[in-house]
Amino acid sequence: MAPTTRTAERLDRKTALVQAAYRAIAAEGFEGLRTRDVADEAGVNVATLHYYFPTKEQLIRGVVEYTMGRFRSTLESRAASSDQLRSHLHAVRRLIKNEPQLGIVMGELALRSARDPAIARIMEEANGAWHRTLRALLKRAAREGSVHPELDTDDVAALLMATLTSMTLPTVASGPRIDQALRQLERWLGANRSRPSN
Amino acid sequence: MAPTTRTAERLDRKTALVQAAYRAIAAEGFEGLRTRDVADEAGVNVATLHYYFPTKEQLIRGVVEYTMGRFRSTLESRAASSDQLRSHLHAVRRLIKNEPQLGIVMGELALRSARDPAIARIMEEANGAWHRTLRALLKRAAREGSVHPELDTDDVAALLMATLTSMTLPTVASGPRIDQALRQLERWLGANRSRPSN
DNA sequence: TCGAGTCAATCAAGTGTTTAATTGAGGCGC
DNA sequence: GCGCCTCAATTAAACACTTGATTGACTCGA
Repeated sequence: MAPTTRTAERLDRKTALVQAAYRAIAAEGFEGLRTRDVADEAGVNVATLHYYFPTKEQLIRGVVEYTMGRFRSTLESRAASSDQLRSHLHAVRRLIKNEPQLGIVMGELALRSARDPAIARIMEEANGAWHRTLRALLKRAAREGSVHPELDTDDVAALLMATLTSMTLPTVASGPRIDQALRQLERWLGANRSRPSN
Repeated sequence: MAPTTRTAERLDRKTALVQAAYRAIAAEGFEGLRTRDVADEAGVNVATLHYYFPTKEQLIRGVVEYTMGRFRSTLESRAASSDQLRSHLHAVRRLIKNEPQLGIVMGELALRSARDPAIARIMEEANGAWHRTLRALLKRAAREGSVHPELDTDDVAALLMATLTSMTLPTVASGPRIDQALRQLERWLGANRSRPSN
């Protein structure tokens, strides 16, 4: 149990620090991210933080991984529902609603990706995967008749991503507007019994 | 001419400082906003910056006004085009493409609005105005037959806003995805000759 | 004993803001 | 015009505090 305990503790410390940094970014943005505060919230000394993360930059990288992992795991948890596409949309909306921190941190990361190629790469990758997932869900829905079969899945997937992503911008997402947008999206998607142009 | 010159100079200095701060935020985010750098770029001493803007916070408020003004003026410049709705969509896309700084700064402001009620209020207001503008354009387009007359203008306007807003997130907006999303939006909007569900 | 883990104390480089002094244009009596 | 004053504008140099990172000693389980 000895090495296991050590390793477990080590992992705990690391993840505790990453989660503390994650919460700090959610609360104050990168602008307000302070190593001291993160260490305090994790209940350790600043030097201990630097023991696990030699630089602040590496701590941030840890937050990036943690954040994207959290997002990815939600995308991958496919409900066994009959209409996977809609359940996906609702899952993302629910995720951001229940855990606003995730939306905020992803927004911060998205903005930071403009000045940080490493973050940009990771987010491009995640977005690519998300786009492929959505496209697959759309194709399947088209096959099963729950959306119009002649939709351009690439374009619709991009539109879905854009709409869902806008939820990371607090002011835009606040109020009823996001729900309105999603409702309209579902209306258009569900136009399988009439004859939309395409 | 004396007081006028003074006032003009004063305004020039102030706007020079605000624009320098605006560029700094676009380049480095709020994270990298330094009063010294702003003063340097405006070609004045730090103390001069504080002469015009007693605190950094007030300088930021200046940037907020400047930024929203810039965005608003684009919204209001209505093309005399026959299809004002589409020209509006294209105008916004062109604006963000031609002046990426504006998109970035608005993204930064949107995120900051989560922790700054003053910014939140201003952006809520701007978003409200934008929503009303879009709704009016949609109604007019419906009347003139360039979009389906039974669209829920509130919901569609919200969807348009969400899609356009997502352009402020670099990683999402990069590549062809934004154009794909807009294309799909126009396809669905333009379904006026067939019979979409609504 | 040995070394991974932890911390109090410390450092150098910032960082927003202030202070004291300087400059130069405009007003005014003469 | 000329000396004198005022005052907005500007600056160099601090001031007080913050912040990422380091150091050296201490702990404690193996």
